[in-house]
Amino acid sequence: MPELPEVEVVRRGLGDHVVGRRIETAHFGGARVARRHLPGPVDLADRLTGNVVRAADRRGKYLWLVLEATDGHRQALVIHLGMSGQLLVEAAIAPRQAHLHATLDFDDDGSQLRFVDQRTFGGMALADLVPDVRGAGAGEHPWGIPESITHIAPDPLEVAFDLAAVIARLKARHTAVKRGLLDQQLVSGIGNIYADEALWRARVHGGRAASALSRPGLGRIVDQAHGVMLEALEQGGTSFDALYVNVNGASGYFDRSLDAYGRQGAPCRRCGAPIRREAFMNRSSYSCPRCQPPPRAAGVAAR
DNA sequence: CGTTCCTCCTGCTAGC
DNA sequence: TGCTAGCAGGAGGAAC
Repeated sequence: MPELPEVEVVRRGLGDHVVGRRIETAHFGGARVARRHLPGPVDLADRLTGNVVRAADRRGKYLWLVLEATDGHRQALVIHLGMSGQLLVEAAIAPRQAHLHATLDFDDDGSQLRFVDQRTFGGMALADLVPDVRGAGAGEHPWGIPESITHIAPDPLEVAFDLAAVIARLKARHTAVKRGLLDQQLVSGIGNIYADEALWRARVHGGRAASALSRPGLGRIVDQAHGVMLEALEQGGTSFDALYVNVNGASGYFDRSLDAYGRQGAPCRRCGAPIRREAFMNRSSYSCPRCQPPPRAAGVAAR
């Protein structure tokens, strides 16, 4: 489940159903799901046993469980859902899904945590927790940040989020503004859907050179990304099908509120012009041809 | 160094 | 009906 709102929905579900429980056994069905854990899936499962889940935390699209061993040592189980990953809380006797890659069982013999991922672009790994140098003092990540994701920038929902810094870095980019929005090392959490929605709200074509936009203009785009992700979160996230669900298997319904993404040919809700679809960065971009005029050198910055 | 491109997978849909 | 090309909410690492 890709972008920030959907991942946050999952994080909250983990907070409700997994935090406070002690892992009794873990199983990883294959090396691929644990490929970021270099010692391999068996080692990963062994190391999880006996840990208590203290918290479920998130930055951008990365999730992690703060694990505490009996000796008090804490580590993070970092989870990325990739394009099609799901975390589901289910009874251990529930039928096994076709792409079930990992299970965590707890010593209370209650529900089981499952990682299901059709494409296995997602995965899990253990990481040390290090102080969050960017957001220190905000009290947001009291146990720190996984060392393996220190390259990921704060997301717009974090107290540590520094809008002025993001604007400055965007301004310095020699690239299209949409590429900047999608760069998780610049601002995290935004993916293809919410980038298009933010650009539509800001009335900017994503192919425009970031450096050619004004600082206030860049700020408006990032603010719109923040706003649209917050609204989506209130509605449980965006889901077009059963692939994107919360830990209980339920879909969000922000897809009804999308203004640009996936609306090719449908009338712009502002001006009525048919929404256009363009190839961009080997994927699709949706925008209003009238509200979001492309840069004059059409094709240069856009492709 | 910064920026762009390719690749990892499976499944569904549109078009022949 | 059956096949295949194309596309899908991501991101790291190779290639320029």
